[in-house]
Amino acid sequence: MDPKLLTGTLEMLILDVLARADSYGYELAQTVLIASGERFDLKEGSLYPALHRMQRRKLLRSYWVNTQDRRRRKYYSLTPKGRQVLKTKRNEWTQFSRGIQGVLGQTYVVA
Amino acid sequence: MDPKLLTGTLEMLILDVLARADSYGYELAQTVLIASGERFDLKEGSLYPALHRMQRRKLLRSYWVNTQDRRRRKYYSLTPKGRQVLKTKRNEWTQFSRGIQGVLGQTYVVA
DNA sequence: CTCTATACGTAGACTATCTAGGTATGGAGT
DNA sequence: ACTCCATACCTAGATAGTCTACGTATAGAG
Repeated sequence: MDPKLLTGTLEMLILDVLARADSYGYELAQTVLIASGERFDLKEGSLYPALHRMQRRKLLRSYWVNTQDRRRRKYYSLTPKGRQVLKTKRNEWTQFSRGIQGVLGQTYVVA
Repeated sequence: MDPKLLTGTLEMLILDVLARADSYGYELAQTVLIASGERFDLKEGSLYPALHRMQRRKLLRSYWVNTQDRRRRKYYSLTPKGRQVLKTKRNEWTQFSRGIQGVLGQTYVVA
């Protein structure tokens, strides 16, 4: 699948997953992978920068957690602003996909 | 609506409109505007470069048409390759939106 | 001892969008 | 006449978000 499609929706997905439960980068990628039906394999090079800029924009908060096996995880949780932005982005997504359906929905034969 | 959402779908929309009938830039933008329910207002700075690169990639052919009132229009038509790519992109879009629905489809309360 | 999974991160390349500007014609309103 | 808007094309440069590829480190399996 063309990775460019994810542009603009990655943040919504992150916000959405975090709205259900706090999570950390690695787990978040797995959650999205499974929930998307193996369709979205979030790359570290997009995921981590996204988390960082979202924190800069105050959509997320983070805290470190040490596991028993001496691994460290950086958990993220939604801020009130993050919750607000999620709502906005979900609405935008609905509008967007309706727009696409409107254009593609015309009857014709592809080939 | 966040313009980043359009990334990766603009070419599909262009191909789709042209699959029904040849068209030119200005008209194409209007067609998409109306078909999308006023949601997608394609900007010249994205539309024309997109048409040019799609022609470079042999997805489109173009020909000039002079109207009675001395205006010139650059019509575009799909090549066989363009038709093929449209099919691919429509499939990708289906997979993509299923992926999104899979992630968003979880039951929870936004706020 | 190596390989995989877990877990974080960044640098640089690439690409596609946008804003803002340019050229030109025709018609409507003042 | 003059201005403004619609029609119709175009490009330069800014911006931004994705990717690949790399680096660090721990734990467990074979």
